[in-house]
Amino acid sequence: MKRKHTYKFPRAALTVDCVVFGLDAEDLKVLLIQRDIPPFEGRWALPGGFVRVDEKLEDAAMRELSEETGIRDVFLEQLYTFGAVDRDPRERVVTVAYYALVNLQGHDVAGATDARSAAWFALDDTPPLAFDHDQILKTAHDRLRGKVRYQPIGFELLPEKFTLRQLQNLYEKVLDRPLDKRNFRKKILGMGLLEELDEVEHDVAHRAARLYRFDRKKYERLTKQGFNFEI
Amino acid sequence: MKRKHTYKFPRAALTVDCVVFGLDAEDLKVLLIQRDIPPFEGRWALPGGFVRVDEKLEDAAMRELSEETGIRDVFLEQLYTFGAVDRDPRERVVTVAYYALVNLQGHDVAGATDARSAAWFALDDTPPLAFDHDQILKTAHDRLRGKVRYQPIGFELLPEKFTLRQLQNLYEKVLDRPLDKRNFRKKILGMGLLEELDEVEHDVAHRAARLYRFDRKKYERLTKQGFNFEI
DNA sequence: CCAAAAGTGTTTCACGTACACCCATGC
DNA sequence: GCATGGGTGTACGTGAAACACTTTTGG
Repeated sequence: MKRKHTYKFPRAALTVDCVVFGLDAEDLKVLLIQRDIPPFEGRWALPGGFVRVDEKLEDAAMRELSEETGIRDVFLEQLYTFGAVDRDPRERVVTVAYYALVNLQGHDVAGATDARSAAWFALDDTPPLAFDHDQILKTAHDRLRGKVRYQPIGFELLPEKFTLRQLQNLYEKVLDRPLDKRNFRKKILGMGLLEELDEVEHDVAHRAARLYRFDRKKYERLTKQGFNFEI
Repeated sequence: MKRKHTYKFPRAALTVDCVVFGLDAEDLKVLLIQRDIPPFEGRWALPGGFVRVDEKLEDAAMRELSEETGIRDVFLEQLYTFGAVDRDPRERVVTVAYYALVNLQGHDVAGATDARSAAWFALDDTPPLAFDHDQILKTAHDRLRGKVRYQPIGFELLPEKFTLRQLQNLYEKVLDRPLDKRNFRKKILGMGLLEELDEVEHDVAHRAARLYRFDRKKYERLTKQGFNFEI
């Protein structure tokens, strides 16, 4: 039996929730888990759970992500804190939402490594979610769309080595508009942040494209000198 | 004596803190209050306090702001949630930080209407703050500097009717760099978001400048059509 | 040899930037 | 009439946008 914990005033419970984005050849996707307990039993929801009292928020988000989906070592950033009084039917629960970007080429698209069923959904084809998770997902999508243009976070969605076509495809999917190939290449190469590798892609039924790698060190150096990334 | 509230697992306390920015003729300022109880008794801190269990986060921030500084009906937006385990020496406290923008021409610069001493400090001349409030203040300042360029939130720092010189001064203070007068006017007037009034400023020892008003309705209409504000 | 995607430059136009003088007003 | 800030236009350069063909490779 657990110890009891008593306070002078009632306290909200504190949780974290994670919006995990991934990109495959067709779509921008989000990772959802199916709830196996009430409330909203059987419904799809964002991975997440309670914050321990001796654990910082980001650690809690990482831990829940790892426990529920098997995902670890990914880009994770705080999104927003949702605190509507009735967002959880049981009691007052405030949730700190995070969003994560993972490389879908690496991880298995079919599902995650955990007991609960987890699956990737195209962003424009998600089922109705538990709690206020639809709202959280929309907030995360808006944030991603806004942020990808002026911070080099898009690379988190690609494997370490990627082609310019993959990179352009990423921006087209996230921004939801077509980009001009020549202008895109001119701009992105003009920034000098991509390392051109002596390597090409494999197993394609046409001319193989050259591979590049994002030079994070150089980006950080330039940023200190006032450089601003922008697509 | 209060009722006791008991939970199966220990819970963090939840607070809100507000970074209130104001602009006067000289500087960008922040509103601080002096703590009259431990911990950090006597130190300056951001206004803030505990979230009630039946109150949403933004309401809590508004309420604390009003109680501690007399300020109400201002622009208020969530900033970030700070959850380091030892940020409060007493126990685990997670705080949802907000930032507010107020028009200093209206409010009294000397202080606020409350019992506790409150005062405006120039941003580059703040005392060491309680808890992790220096970090929160820095985060808020960074957010303001970033956001003012592509969202028309700067107007919240000015009175309803303002001169173009005041507006330019605002951007120069927030962005911390000089702007060219003619280019600034060309750009801001070119957006067509300022309503030119048949009125000029008063009590100046030189030619009086024309007054303008920000046309929020028009901004919202244009935004829906894909317009992007940018300075 | 055909299908598929890789890779490559130039022109045009809009916008950002740099820059200096006359005007209106209060004292 | 003088001091103070208000108000105005143009020239130049940079960067965004539009646009089509040749090359390489696998099958």
